[in-house]
Amino acid sequence: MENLDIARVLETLADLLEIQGANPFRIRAYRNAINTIESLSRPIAAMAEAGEDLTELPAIGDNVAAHIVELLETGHINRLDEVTAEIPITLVELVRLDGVGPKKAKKLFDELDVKTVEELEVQLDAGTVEELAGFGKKSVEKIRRSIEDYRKHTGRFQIHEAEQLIEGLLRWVEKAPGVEEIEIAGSLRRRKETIGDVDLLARCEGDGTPAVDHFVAFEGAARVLGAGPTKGSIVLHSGLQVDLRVIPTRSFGSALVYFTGSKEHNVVLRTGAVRQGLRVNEWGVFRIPEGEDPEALGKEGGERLAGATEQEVYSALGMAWVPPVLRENRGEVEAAREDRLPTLVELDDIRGDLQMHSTWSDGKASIEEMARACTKLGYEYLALTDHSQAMAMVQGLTPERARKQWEEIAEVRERVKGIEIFRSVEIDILKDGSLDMPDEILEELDVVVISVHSFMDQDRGTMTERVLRAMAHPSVDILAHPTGRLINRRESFELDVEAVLVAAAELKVAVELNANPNRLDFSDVHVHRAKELGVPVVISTDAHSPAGLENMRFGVDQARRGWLEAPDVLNTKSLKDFRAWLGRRRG
DNA sequence: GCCGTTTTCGGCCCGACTGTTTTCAGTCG
Repeated sequence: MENLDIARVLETLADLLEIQGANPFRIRAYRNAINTIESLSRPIAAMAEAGEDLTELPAIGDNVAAHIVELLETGHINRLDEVTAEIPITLVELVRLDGVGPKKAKKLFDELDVKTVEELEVQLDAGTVEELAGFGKKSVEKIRRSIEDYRKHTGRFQIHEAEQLIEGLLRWVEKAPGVEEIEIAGSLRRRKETIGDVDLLARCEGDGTPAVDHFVAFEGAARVLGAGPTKGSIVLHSGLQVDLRVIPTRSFGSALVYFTGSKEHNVVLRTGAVRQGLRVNEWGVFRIPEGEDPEALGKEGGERLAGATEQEVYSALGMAWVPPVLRENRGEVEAAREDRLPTLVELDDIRGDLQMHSTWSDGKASIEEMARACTKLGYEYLALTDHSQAMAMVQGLTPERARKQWEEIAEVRERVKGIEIFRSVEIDILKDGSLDMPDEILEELDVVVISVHSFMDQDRGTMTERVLRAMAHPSVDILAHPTGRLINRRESFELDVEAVLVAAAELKVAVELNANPNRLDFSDVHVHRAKELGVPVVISTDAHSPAGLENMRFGVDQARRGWLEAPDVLNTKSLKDFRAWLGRRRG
């Protein structure tokens, strides 16, 4: 069972307990534990099996540890069974609706026996919901729209989609009256692979009403959810929600921290602040005088220590500025306090791209066009990785065609100077773990990239054996898009990632972080684990056109989220050093 | 339910907005 599976079960338990009206601090404790599990780079199942004490993990105590062990051993949690005997498990889907929280879900169940979204719809039509205390005409309308959205858009937006969807809006908001600066906050600033909604901050002195009014008048807004003096909220036609907050200069930094999140990061910042007699909110960092009641002082009461910039906010809290990509409560706060944050890899560090396709298989551009595009990006090298013959539908390379391609590569090398073009193939890992190319070709390739494209429904054991066998071939350099996931479209196939990484360390095989925003495979947590185990990570675009090469930045962002530094990333090496790495087995 | 530079018990982040309210509960981020 994967960490995310365990997290999901515990999340259901937390949601149900919350609906039951359990102690809110207990609920928070569960959610903190869930965050730990989701962020953990090692499989918790393996830790449990090795007899490690799970309560050593932050936010995991005796209770949750016992739940986890029980879940791993028996496949279910007794406590969850008890709860579902009292309230139906399907109530968790009601809580996912915008405007319906645990209290309202409980009320709907108690009063109207509503257990599912479908049953809620029936009651909405019957007019019974409107009659309930605490509900009214407006909340019924809001719930109706939420159900519509829920049906239309259950998932989150991918990062590149969100970027594109707000392009026009950004240009529009910049022209808002009184606005001096616009910043993107939220998960988009943290560069998460998927985005729930977009948070924008506008720096603006005085009354924010004109700015908000301008914002909600955007022609691309399908719906206006709210508009006040400091906040406006719209939904674009795509279903993407965008919030705008108007913030004065003196508070812009603290608001940026606050709205960038993550929520978990903010909670840790504030908890630490309280201990130092400080209060942190979106308006600044304040020292609360001895014996004073912060409530009575108001939101900007006490002595103002910081607020205008993020740097001064973190500094007032006694720590280094934390890059947004790290703000997930995965140890970054402690690292910032002790001044040992990583020096994260940057786009400029990248010296080459080690996966791309040409018209020899399913690419849209010639080898020469791809090579020239790479020189424009300032790269020192590239690997041309057209598919192998198992990918017949895209005219994958047979051994014969591979040799022919090498002739063309030789010609292009003559015409395009200043960049090394490595002969490579993205070789299919066949059903049984053998490679889709004979050894004599493998030996003549400069870079051997392997990946799974077929029989993705194999069970975990079979798939893991298959990948391990392929990696063990002595010619292999890089395992590409290791889990095969397509974000929002296809789950990862079953694979023991930990076993693959341990083997990669031993075999000196690199793993890919595929920079295509549809894949971003490995994930942030996986590449973090690779780093821990000393497995080199390659960030490749898998480009099928010159434009596709631009996706490198998404991969770098994901690598940064996984705490990678330039030395952890193989394609930050100079051509000379990368060549040396390719010869690693020969010494 | 978790945790400890004040604590093994008693705390646990903070504010805005909305809608249904007549002083506030619920939801959200």
